[in-house]
Amino acid sequence: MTSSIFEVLAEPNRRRILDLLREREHSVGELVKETQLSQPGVSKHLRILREAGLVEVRQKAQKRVYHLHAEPLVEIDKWLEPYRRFWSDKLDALEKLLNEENEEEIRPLPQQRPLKKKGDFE
Amino acid sequence: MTSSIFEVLAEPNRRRILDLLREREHSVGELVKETQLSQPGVSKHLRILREAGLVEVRQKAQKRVYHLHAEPLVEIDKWLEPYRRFWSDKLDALEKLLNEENEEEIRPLPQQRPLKKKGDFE
DNA sequence: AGGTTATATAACTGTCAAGTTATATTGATA
DNA sequence: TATCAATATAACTTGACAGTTATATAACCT
Repeated sequence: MTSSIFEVLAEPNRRRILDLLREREHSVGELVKETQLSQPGVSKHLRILREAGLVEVRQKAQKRVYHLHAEPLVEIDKWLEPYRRFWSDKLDALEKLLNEENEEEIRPLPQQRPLKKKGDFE
Repeated sequence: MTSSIFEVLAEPNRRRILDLLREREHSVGELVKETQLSQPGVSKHLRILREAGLVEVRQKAQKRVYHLHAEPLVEIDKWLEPYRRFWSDKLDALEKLLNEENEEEIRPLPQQRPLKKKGDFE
């Protein structure tokens, strides 16, 4: 039901909506215009974003105005943290070296032939 | 076929595999032991991770040893970048203020009653 | 009250992803 | 060479999700 923040961000339209809300708040109707989606489609995504705590709503006359609440993105940032030290190529090389200290023989990886599929014959 | 980095990371088992590879390289068999998955299940995830450039393989006897290649995660970090300024509560409040300058009347949001569903009667 | 506007939800549909089992491929070894 | 060990792929099944249309809800306006 309520999905992980990673799953929420996996959907491109949702990232698009967040990007739009980063600039300024938008009503549902405005978001419909900015996306390729139907109105219910947008509302569905907004619900998921709301349940993830990434957006908040205000009512303004008949409209519902959504704005960004970026705080849950901190979780992504935290997950990323221990990976940061691997990013530089130089550090990569160092890692590699440390890993390979305990290794024996290393052979080049041969290209694997595709398996025989259903329709294949020879 | 090849999925976005966000989709790749949306799958919990794949994040788990990356976490394991962050500590040290692992053979497929080792990863099978560390996860709840069948061997083909692990291989399938490894293929997706490979196609995303997040892991690399070496052959060692019959084994295939996978190691982390974290570089593609930079894309996530970059995506996150423009959101960082929203994280602090203080900045949030400032944003809010700026947004609300152009607003008129603001009313509290009433709780919406659930719609009538198929099986409902009165 | 009745009509209009704006949005949320229900119900349905089709696609795809993730898991499985069975099998092919490849390297090592007896 | 026959067998074992390790892994990748094929084929299949299932469930979840994203999209749709139709409709309910709610606020505004006359």
